[in-house]
Amino acid sequence: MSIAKTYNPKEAEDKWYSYWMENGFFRSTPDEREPYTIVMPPPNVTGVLHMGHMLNNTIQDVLIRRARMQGKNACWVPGTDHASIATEAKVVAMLKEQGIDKKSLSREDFLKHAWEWKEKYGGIILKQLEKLGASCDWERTKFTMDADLSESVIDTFIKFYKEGYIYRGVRMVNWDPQGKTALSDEEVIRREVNQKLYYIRYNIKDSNEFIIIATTRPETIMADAAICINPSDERYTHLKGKTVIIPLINREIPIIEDEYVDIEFGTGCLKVTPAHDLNDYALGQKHNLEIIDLLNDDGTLNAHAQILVGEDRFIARKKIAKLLEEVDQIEKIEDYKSQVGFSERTDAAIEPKLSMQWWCKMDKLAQPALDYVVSGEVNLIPDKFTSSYKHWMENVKDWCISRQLWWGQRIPAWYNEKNEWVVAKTESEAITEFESQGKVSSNIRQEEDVLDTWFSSGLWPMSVFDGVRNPENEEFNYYYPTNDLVTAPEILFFWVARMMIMGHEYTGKAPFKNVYLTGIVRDKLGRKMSKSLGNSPDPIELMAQYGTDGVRVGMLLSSPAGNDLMFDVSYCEQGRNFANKIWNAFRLVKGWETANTPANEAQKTAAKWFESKFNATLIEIEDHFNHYRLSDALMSTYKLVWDDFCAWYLELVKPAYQAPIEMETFEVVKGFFKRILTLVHPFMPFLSEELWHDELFGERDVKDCIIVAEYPKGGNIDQKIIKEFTFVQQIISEVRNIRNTKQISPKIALPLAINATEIDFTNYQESIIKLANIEQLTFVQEKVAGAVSFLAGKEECYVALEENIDVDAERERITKEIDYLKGFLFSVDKKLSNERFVQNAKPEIIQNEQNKKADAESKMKILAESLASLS
RNA sequence: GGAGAAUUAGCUCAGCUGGUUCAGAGCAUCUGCCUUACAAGCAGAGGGUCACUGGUUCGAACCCAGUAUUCUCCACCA
Repeated sequence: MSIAKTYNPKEAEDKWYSYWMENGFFRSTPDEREPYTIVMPPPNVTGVLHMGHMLNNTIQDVLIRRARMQGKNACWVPGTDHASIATEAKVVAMLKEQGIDKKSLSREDFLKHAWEWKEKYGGIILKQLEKLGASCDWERTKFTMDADLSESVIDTFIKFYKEGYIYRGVRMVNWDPQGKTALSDEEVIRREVNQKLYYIRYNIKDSNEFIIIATTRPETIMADAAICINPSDERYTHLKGKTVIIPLINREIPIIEDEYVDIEFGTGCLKVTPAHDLNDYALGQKHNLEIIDLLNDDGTLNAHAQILVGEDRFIARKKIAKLLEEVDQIEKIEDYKSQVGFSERTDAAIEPKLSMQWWCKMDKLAQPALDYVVSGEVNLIPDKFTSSYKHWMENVKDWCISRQLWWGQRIPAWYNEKNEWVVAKTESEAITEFESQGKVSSNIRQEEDVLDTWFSSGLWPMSVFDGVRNPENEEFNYYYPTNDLVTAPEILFFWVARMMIMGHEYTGKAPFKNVYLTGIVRDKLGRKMSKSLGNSPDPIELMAQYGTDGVRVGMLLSSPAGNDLMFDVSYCEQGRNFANKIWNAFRLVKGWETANTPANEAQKTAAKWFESKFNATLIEIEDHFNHYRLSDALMSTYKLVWDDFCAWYLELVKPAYQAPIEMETFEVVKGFFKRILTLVHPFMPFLSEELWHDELFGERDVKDCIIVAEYPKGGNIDQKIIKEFTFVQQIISEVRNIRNTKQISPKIALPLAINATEIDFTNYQESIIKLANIEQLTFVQEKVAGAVSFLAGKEECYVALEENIDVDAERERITKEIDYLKGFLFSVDKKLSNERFVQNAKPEIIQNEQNKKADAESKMKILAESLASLS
């Protein structure tokens, strides 16, 4: 036999992926079938495949392949996200390496470089997804900055503006001094940081007294507008209405009073710096304080600081502290831990900064998106995310949507010479608009800022089908709303919520029905896998090592929805072994010669059993899929294949060495095998396709591929056979166990006698003889003396060994079993004799207890007789 | 500081509205096997005071309260 002993994934993978592509199996066009749509969460163009993508896209591929096989019109839309900040940062870094400073470039030239970069590297991650076997419709591949998608974004901005959701205003924003752009709250990650708390003395004007404030940011004292105390703080009553002098620069500022100040914290005195702190800003507004912004966009001190101009904020902090010490204005310095915000994209410490930005009003927009989830129109899976989603949506704040970047959709607002502005799609429309408002319309210029990336991602499920610009188009009406969204919980608010908001605004419908939130892939130590930690295996290498199917199985086996997954390569090993198991089952069947003899009863019964077992498992699998328990669905499949099919069914029908198999049985086996392959296909697409095309399973047309083969449908389940067969299995196991404990070689056939009282073993006896290696199977009505006995159900079985049995050991074993049953019966009796139990418990439960009792009693009777016959 | 979740075999997890089994699976472990598909395998076995303490109930891994530990999300305390 020339078939390899192990499955070789490499060949099969390349071969079948290009075969599927060539024959257009991933392609989707609207027709009469039921649609099944998934839009891929677009990875960043800057990205390379990591374990998270791997998990995510494996899940999507399993869902889409299964739907395709179920005869649905499966459409999986791939694409990438322009990720403005991350990409712009990357391009800036690349230019820097070439000695080009971004500042020296015009917007147009910079964008030219950026697009070049995108063309060169933007497709890498999608190519990697092909390796994973992703069966997306590549002809639909979209990029969030494609012309049509960008236009959708601009149209949406204008629509939202006209509807009054978008406004422009000066607010405190999260400023990223490295990316030099504003960020939304969601793009800021807070981390606890070890800091110093500086206690600084401010002298009271015309007095020898001073007041001490505590701050972590001494570099901002030059921007102080006031000192604030709590009005009910008796320590400072005498200072009310006085003014203090800011150290080093000697500017005079008032002492104000506000309940906001916590008397307990620090010194109970607060310096108010409206330009550099969110709360201070609010206080400043309330008390009408001057706003002094002493920072440049890059985080260095500007002229307003008066001293240390041009120094970076962190260097300035240390220097100021030193200067203050020199003039003896520092009372003390304490170690202190506090939360500091960092930019999600650049990891720079966020600076609260006052600036003019574009905003999207969220309260009204959020309501329907909240309702979708609360009403269950959109399911979050697992359900536990619903509460945090609710909490977030009920407390949304306005969304800062402008970014001071070039890479992205430029905001369609226009300014005239007087800095008046209008919102319009084109320059000429803007001119018209200015004129209609009776304003100057010459020399107008477009807003420099671009929109937040998530503004375009929010449109993704619609814009990929051109549903924003052209809502009546056939594709959009057919494929939208989509069915399932598979994504990471981290972007539930960033993205998922905003898709619902935008979907609702345009269509009045949620963009999807189910949101499957995957867990985070962690290493064995529970740390998130990341490039920076270096604890993540390279998925491409994993696939090379274990085969794509093996890795897919490995990922899925351990990832219940929403639970983090502690990844370990041993899972991939298990996946690879499973692939190999199937491969070898194929090798077995492939090697059989056939004979034109009819199947015997044992084989027919085995087939009936497996048929029933298959159908029962199918129901189980369906149920798992319906609840998005993919790992359980896979495990059920795994056991069906490994245990039921290979370990039992194939062993039952396997012909003796070099003997042929009956044609009839051969056909049945092949039929089962094919159905197993279809069941396995969504998880292991390559192996299943490879085997599907083997001549063993007959001639195939070009398009007769498993990827579009019919997914198994349910069928008859013979509960009686399933039940009887469990006893057969038990008998076989018991005999094997006896062999094992008595150190008898499996080659030595043993005699077995069964006292059958309930089951008709006619159709099973051959199977028992074969799998338990029985020399002679007899049916008896009475005890067999001197034999080892065991119970299978109520059937007592005897194995007579050549050597004399160890009577004491047997007695002990039986006594132990009787003792167990006694205890068991005792507890059942206790229940049944409890009046309250009999009164309160449901009838079927009482019946059950009675059955248990009867069962245990008859077993005990048999055992007692055995015990008696021993002596 | 607020909210949510988790805690079941060495590991990763099931256990659906409390009532078939003094709790199941996969992996790992142990024992015996290179048995003519597969040692990436076969056969068999062992392994758990269901975090802790109380409570509700005829009955609790499951419900309630508290404690401990862990995780996640949210929040402006200088």
